[in-house]
Formats: sequence, structure tokens, C-alpha cells
Amino acid sequence: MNHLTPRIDPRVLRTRELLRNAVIELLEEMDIEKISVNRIAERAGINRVTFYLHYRDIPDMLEKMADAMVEDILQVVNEHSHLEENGEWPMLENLLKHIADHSRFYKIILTSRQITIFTDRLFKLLSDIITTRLVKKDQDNDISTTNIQREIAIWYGSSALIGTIIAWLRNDMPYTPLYLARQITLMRSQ
Amino acid sequence: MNHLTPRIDPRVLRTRELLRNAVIELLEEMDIEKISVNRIAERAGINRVTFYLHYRDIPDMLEKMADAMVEDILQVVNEHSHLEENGEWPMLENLLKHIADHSRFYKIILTSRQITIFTDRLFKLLSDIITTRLVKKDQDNDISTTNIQREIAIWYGSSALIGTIIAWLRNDMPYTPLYLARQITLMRSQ
DNA sequence: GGACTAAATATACACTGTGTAGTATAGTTT
DNA sequence: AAACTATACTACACAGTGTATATTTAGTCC
Repeated sequence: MNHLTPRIDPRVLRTRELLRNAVIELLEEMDIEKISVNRIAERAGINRVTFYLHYRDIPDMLEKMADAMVEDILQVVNEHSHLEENGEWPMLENLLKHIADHSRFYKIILTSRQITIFTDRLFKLLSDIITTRLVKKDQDNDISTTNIQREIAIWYGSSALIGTIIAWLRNDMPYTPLYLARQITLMRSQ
Repeated sequence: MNHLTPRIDPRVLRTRELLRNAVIELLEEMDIEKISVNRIAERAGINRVTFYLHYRDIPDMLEKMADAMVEDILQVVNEHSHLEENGEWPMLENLLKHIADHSRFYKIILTSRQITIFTDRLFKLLSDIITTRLVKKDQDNDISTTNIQREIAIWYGSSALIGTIIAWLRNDMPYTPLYLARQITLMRSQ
């Protein structure tokens, strides 16, 4: 028996999954401001009061879903964390593959207007990764080679990356993860 | 008398400005989901019903404010539309100056979570500008010099630009518009 | 399998906000 | 001054929120 996962009542798991699926479905159909606890519960086929047994309100629910997303992505990123080999950046390709594999989910949560919690979290995650990458680069070069402020480079790079991913999803992924990863890498290596 | 501006009842102008100011104030104090028509009217010192004489609902009001923002920016951008001279990009500097000059407004509307209408519009505007710029570049070079998809380059460039501007505002503009414009130009010229 | 426990349901309530009436009042234009 | 129109005031039906209480149902443990 796994001591780290103290075995949760299957009813809880079931209810939470019904709620999560209901939200995803509704987000596909309408804007977030039209989605009420009423609607979520109705779609999930559970009592409205039960919603409050699991989440404080809708923003709280989205936040917890965002936490889960970050967990997922961190796993994918760390899995293949061999740092860049011969100019390539396998992490990026794997991230894009992961997103493509769960594109229904990611398309909804990253491209729905008004829901910034998921993009905010992803932005933070990418910023951290790029920061690490830039620090390492500077150390390798002994001196800071460029005359570009690191802070600005991080803003620029993270925004570009997440924005490109979102546009890629909005346009129903017209390029393969590998191709897009290579194109991005071309633009990154100024 | 100006035939293009058919003289609007000063009461209307007054009411709309009170409403706009109220929204800006409230956005500084709380998240968008806490802002109701009730609160806006109360803060503006007008009757709640009067709000509906001007706007259908809050999203409609924000949309109209976004329209006005785009108008403003287009004016600034077209004003100095001499295309890039000796590698510099005066348009970018002027845009950043304009934002800095109205930083209270832009900080609120571009950095408040959940309000994507303003960033969406700005993104579209920047995309168009960058598209024009890339097309011109390709024509100058006769052949498409890079092996980077133009579409991806536009996604990448627009996202990077707007994301950098937002981060700059979030951090209370630690660089001058000129300096930031030069740094961005350095990164753009891959 | 029976007792215990926890989750989910059913129902109700006070509250806030929405959008739309009808009428009265005040300001604007000519 | 008269005609016009924006705003104020009041009221109403409706939808959604968050909480409380009692009850039923399902899962767990021995």
C-alpha cells in the first residue's frame, strides 16, 4: 500500500472528476462569465451543495485545476531534463508533445479568454526554466556576453514562448511539436 | 462647428466619464469579478439604471473602452510612421512613451487578470504591424532569407512584445521607454 | 454481513446582483 | 418659453450565491 496517497474515498474522486469534466465541457460551450455553480452541478449530475463540499467557489476550483496542470507539466519537463544537446532543446519538444497529446484540455484552458490562471501559471513556470537556462549560459561564457538585460530577456522569451503556444493551439496546431520546437529554437538563438 | 462631431449632450459626456473613471478606480482596488454595475454606479455617483442607458453590461463597457484605446494607439503609431531608420524603430519607442505617459491607465487595464479584452486588442494591433514589417523585409530581400515560417515569427514577435510591455508595467517601468525599445530591438534583430 | 463513518442529497433561507418597467425631475437646445 | 431628452427614483421578477439542517446513500472496517 502506498503511504503517500492515503486512499481517498472513491465517491470523492468520482464527484471531483464529474465536476472537472463538467467545467471543461461548459468552457467549450460558453464564456466563463456564463458558467455558474448551478450549471456546473447540473452538468455534472450532482447536487449544487455538493460543489461547496469540494471547492470554495469557481475560482478556487480553477486554481486547483491549475495546480494539477503545473504538476503534470513539471513531471514531463523533469522526465527529460537532459539539458540542451547540440543546440536542440528536447525539453521544449517534449512540452509541446505533451500539450498536443492533451490538446482538448490545453486548448480550452489556455485559449479561453478571461481565464488567466492557467496561462499565468505556465508563464511563471517557463520564466523559471528560462531563467535557469540564461544563468547557466552566462556562467559558461564566463562573462556576460550580451548587452541585453537578463530581466528583459526573460520577459521577452517567456512571453514569446507562451504566446506562440497559445496561437498554435488557437489555430488547431498546424505544425508538429518537433517542427514548432525547431522554429522556436531558431528564433531563440539570436 | 465641426460636422464630424455632432455635439453630444454634455450630460452624456459627463456620465460616461464618471463611469469610466469609476471602473478604473475599482479595478485598482479589486478584481474584476467583484465589480458589479451596482458598485460602478455607486462609485460614479450616478443611478444604477443610468448605466444601462449607456452600456449593455460591464463587458460591453470594457469593449468600448478598448475601442477607444486602439484609436489612441493608432494615432500615436501613425503619427510617427516613418519606417525604421538605421536599424532603429521609432514607432516602438513612441508606443512605449505613450504607454508611459498614461501608465496609470495602461497598468490597470493591461495587468489586471481576467481582463483580456485590452491585451487581445493590443495583440491584434501589434500582430498587424509586425506582419506589415515582415512582408516589407521579405520584399526588400527579394527572396525569403530565413527559413522561419512567417506565421510563427508573427506569433512569436507579437507575444514577446506585448508580454514584455506587460511585465514592464507590472514592475513599474524600471527602464525608460528609449532603453526598453533599444533592448527589444536588439532581441528582435535575430 | 453488520456497524460505523463519510459523502451526497433535499430543502430552505437570506442575500446580492441583474435587467427592465413607469413616472418624475432636471438640464439642454432652439 | 417650449420641446426635448438624460437622469433619478421606485419597484419588480428573476438568477445566482453561500450557508444551515436534516436525511439518505454509499463506502469502509472489523
